Amino acid sequence: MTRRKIKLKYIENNTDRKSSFKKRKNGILKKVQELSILCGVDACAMIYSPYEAEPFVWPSPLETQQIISRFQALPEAEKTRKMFDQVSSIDQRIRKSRVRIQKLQRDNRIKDTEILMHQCMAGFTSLQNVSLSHLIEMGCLADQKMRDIAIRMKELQTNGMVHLQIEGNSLLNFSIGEP
Amino acid sequence: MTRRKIKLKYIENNTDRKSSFKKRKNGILKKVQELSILCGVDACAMIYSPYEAEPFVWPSPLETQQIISRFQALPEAEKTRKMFDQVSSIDQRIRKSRVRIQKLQRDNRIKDTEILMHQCMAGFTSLQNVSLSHLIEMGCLADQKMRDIAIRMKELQTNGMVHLQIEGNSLLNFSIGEP
DNA sequence: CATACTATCGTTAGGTG
DNA sequence: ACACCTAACGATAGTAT
Repeated sequence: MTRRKIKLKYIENNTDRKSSFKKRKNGILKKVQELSILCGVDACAMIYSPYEAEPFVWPSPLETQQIISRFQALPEAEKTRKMFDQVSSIDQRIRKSRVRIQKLQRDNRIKDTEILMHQCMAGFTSLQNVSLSHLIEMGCLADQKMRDIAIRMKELQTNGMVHLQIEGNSLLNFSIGEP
Repeated sequence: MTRRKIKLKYIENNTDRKSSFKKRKNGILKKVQELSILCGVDACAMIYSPYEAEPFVWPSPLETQQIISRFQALPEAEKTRKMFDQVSSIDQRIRKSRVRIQKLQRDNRIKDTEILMHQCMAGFTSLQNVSLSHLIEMGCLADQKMRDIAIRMKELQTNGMVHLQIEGNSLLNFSIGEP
């Protein structure tokens, strides 16, 4: 057969790029879910791509939002900067504005919480928990790969793996976006 | 050799679980970076695990924050719900509180922007752009896998792939956290 | 406990209908 | 365009040091 190894370089061909994106998106999703189960970490995934009309959120939009909010509430910039400080002289202005930033982040967290409260009160139910199984049964998911994912999630639900612990102080987060 | 296929189940043994976490974390990171290059999407990754003292943020804390903020600014809940609506009768209260949620999200976005402005003004420079190459050269990264990642990032920089376009309206985001 | 190794498994590029 | 297939590649569980 022809050579299959590819160069790590932007795929110029539109069809090939979209095809690769869809395959790899599903691959990463699966690995994120595996990691959350194998290593007992909370996990959420959001996919909102130029190639698909609907965003894909796992395990649910609400839990995803909560995990992001938790991450933003962390003083992560400060912690990351420790490593930075070891080899580089840091701009002193960071320290000067840190107090101001923390105040803003505090305000922000209150707003996040308020949004979450409203979503809860609105009965915003998880896409997966409420209707994904129906979608599977009704054969509404035309795409084979979407069905694979849906079935995997159903398995997670059956195993009681879907409901996450959202307390705690550590997380692993990946983001990908496109203009 | 012994059987190598594993069951998708929480790894009870602490050593094995940590080992698996580190390997898989690096695997997912690599895949996220590959996806960003191959498919031309913006990408960021945050890792903050119970197994490592320092969080790991790529390509930079600031850009990561910007991508998250962009995601939060999207009316994604509304878009996700479209699919949901197709097969399930939606709780009417969602509609009633949507206007309120949007107002809160608007307020929130302003706060996010303010935080970013302050970080910019503080000259908060990218970890990778400023010091990662120095770290590599100085041999400061003791962990082999961290070196692998650092070297990969250096390659991305060299290829001019690191500076992201932060405009636009779509993204792919993964999060994993642990209590 | 970290690192290196490698057999095996899982992912996916390229191809077909 | 998409869904499916499979050879080939890449990731990683288990092992050794």
